[in-house]
Amino acid sequence: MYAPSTRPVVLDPHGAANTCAHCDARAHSVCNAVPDADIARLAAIAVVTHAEPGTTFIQEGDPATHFFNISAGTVRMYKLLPDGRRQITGFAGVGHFLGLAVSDTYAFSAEAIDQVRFCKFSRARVRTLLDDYPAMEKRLLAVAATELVAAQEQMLLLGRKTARERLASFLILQSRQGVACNASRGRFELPMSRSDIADYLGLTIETVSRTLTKLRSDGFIDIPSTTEIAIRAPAALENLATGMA
Amino acid sequence: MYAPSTRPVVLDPHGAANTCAHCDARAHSVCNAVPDADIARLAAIAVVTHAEPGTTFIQEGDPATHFFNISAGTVRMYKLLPDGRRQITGFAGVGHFLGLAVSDTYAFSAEAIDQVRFCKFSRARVRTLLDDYPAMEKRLLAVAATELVAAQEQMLLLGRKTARERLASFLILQSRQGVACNASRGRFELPMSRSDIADYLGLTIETVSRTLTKLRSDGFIDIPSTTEIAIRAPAALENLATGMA
DNA sequence: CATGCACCTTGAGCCAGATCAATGAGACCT
DNA sequence: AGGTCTCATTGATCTGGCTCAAGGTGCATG
Repeated sequence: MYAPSTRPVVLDPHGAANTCAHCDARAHSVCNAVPDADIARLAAIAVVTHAEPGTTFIQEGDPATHFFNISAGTVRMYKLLPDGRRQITGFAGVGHFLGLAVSDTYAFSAEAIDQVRFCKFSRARVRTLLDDYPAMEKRLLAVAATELVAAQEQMLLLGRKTARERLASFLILQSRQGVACNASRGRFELPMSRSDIADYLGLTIETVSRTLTKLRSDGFIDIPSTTEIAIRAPAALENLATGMA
Repeated sequence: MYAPSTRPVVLDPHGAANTCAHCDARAHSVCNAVPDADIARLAAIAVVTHAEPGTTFIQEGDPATHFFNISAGTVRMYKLLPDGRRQITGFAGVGHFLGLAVSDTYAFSAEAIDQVRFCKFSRARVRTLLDDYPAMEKRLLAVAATELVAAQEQMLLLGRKTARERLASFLILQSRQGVACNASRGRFELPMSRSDIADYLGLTIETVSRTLTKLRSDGFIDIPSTTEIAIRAPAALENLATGMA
């Protein structure tokens, strides 16, 4: 069973009534805007789906038919140039909402990094739902605004920061997002590969690897394993991230 | 009268009833979501303001008290690093809406490039207005989604494109935005300086200048004056912008 | 427990774009 | 008309991160 699947597996094509009521991700997501009493309406249009590592479940340029809400795992969103150069525009974890766009095609692709579970919602159905739940619309606006701020921060990183500053910024961001999941202070998992990190930070794999090694030898971080990081000097790393070093 | 003004000039502190009804920018902006009959309500909370070239009217980190709608001129939005490195995150023209953020402080600064006119709206008042005009909320969501897509495109540019590709992409974008304003086909004004272009594209002034010169000598563009560009070979430039050259 | 494979690290040399340094071209003033 | 100021162009040199090239490492498989 190791042949790469090209299609995500649909587990629950018609949505059990309590799909949403018991969803772990609901507390962190836009779905929260729908009150308990009406949660069945949301569940009715949700299609719970799994995606194996490496599976592309949103393809840039395809007709934008659905919204997505991640309930487990981590996703990479990216854009490609015709010659294959890739820019990862963000990583989406539990509770993250994907597919906001006015255009009728997706503006980016999305792939499962690890084992991913998500809910699919038909755009047309969500639109009618939104009319009844203005709170959800407000929530979506808040999500979009938050993402916009993050995107502007990333532009600053990509346009003006050095490799060292980029890695410092990235590690701080990841440590904040991972903090809820992991016990030991300042230590966290990196679900993505060096190649993903490079394409997110506008660098090459080699520069990412070299820079991480240097940050370790300079005492800013520990690298217990390839996929784990521990921050030794948070304040110093923070300064590094904003160029104050 | 050449001393730089540090504060924008408020022209119409309490908003004449027909301020919005006759606004040139309304057709291109979110204000359009308020129907004619109710336009006075919008006008009542609008404060029309002018900003001289170079004036900063939004300061990153300041309490986010207002929304802004540009009705004339061009604005640069940017973020700074402590040591002064600047990333311009976008240019805002007529009809552009600024100030979307969940945070209670502005995430970026904004400066008038040329003579700018804009309407200021108190956030608190807009919030109550939004409850009565869900169409306006939808419009805001659409604006945010559009900006998000543009931001992702810019990340691809900053992270993965060469200087030549960046300039080609930038010129195509500017030509599209300027097309409505200017008569002769493929020709348009650049309201911003080389320094602004450099900080928008993650390059230096010198590289911008050299690359523009090279694009001219290669026959892609003409540069009738420092602030004007004419695209000679749109298709070839388009290919260049996406790395297919 | 070797073998293969995918991913990561490290080294050596190179190059696109940065930096440093004049010079040129307008715009406005006296 | 000359002076000054700001911004753009052009040239010479330097360098951070890329490219090319070898290993190293961990894990799954036969």
